[in-house]
Amino acid sequence: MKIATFNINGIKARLPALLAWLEEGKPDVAILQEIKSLDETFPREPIEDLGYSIETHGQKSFNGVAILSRLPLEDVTRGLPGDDNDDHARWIEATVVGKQALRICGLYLPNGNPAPGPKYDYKLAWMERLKKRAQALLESEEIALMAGDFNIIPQSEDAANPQNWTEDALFLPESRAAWRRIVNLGFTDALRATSTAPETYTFWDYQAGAWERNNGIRIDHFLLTPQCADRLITCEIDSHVRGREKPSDHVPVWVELDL
DNA sequence: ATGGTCGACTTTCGA
Repeated sequence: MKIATFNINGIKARLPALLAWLEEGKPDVAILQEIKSLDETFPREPIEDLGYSIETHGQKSFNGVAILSRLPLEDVTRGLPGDDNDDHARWIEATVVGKQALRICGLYLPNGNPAPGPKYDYKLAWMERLKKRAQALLESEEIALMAGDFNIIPQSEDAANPQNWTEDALFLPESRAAWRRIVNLGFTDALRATSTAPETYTFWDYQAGAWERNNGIRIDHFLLTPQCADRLITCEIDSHVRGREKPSDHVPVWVELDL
């Protein structure tokens, strides 16, 4: 089973690029971030025509996540538990019903800039809530994964120019420590577990020719429970998508699981 | 050395 995550940076602007990539990559499941769309204005038909069912958790203008699947989805839930006052659409879960059930959590973790400040406080508080959900996921002993735009550069090798990011919420020591506290509960970083490539970036800024200079960072991740990691075959990044017409600033990352 | 790009949706914010 092939499962992908892709921060599309606006479904309206990205629909042609998304359809082309779905037809080419044929993921069984695609987890999307930054749909920047209300549920009712999400362009369902052209995606459904490719054989996908769609579950969205959207809001006006910003954020928004979705799961596309060619296999049936069950038990869909929306919103990260732990704060009833949080109205950002950043979390969606569903169970993919194949030969074996796979629980999928799609997330768009807060950017957190500028740091310090209220946006950074929100990021760290959100990560504390994420850790609680992650712990529960492990305790369930399900075949499960969390994937999406984590807005975290885990280590220096995950940035072409780490010195550019030392003051940034994506790379501050406190951000990376919060990431490690989650991973160290018992998750496998799928890209790190399978890739030997030296430059494994998933985001290149639109500004200052970042793509042309390969000034990238790795911030889109797959975290697998042990039961899921036992099924991991490969994890790859579709970097070439960044060089196409009207690209997102992120590219798809995908795993192949023996399921 | 410095300024630079998108998307959504309005005059400006978020990334």
